[in-house]
Amino acid sequence: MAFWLLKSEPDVFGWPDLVAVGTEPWNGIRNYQARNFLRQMQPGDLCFLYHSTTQPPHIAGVMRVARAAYPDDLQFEKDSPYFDPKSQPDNPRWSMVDVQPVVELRQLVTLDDLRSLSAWVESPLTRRGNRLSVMPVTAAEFRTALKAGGLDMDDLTA
DNA sequence: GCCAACGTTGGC
DNA sequence: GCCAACGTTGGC
Repeated sequence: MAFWLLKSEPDVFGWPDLVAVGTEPWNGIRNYQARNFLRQMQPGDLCFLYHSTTQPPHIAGVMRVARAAYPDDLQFEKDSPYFDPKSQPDNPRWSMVDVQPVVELRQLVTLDDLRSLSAWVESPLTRRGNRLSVMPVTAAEFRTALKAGGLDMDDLTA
């Protein structure tokens, strides 16, 4: 099983929205590096939901990958801001996965909190100027952030 | 294929 | 609201 972090602006889509819908297609990713990570995700992988552009930015909860990568339908919808006229239906350029909520963190884990964890010093998230919206998380990063959020791995299987 | 201009992300 | 970082676009 692998671990990931997905960014979202909570004004657009946040943890309460995920809980409300139950299953969410993680669409609209239009960056090749992020897309390639999406394509590596497998059902059962765990993802942090990171709220960006909030004060402070933070991890809100843990999600599970419910469906591996499949074509992002918005790339073919002309009225969508995510429409990509260069993408061919027989060879879709952009992918999405489905995610479901697992558990909300007991305490928010802020970006500053993460920077205080030695396991996170190598993460793209804590580096200046980082814009990657989908990124891998190591087992140590996952475990330490979960602990900072007041949970441990047993809370994810209960 | 280079690189300047431009647009976007996202912390501050 | 500012601006650093950085990916993308398009002229050449």
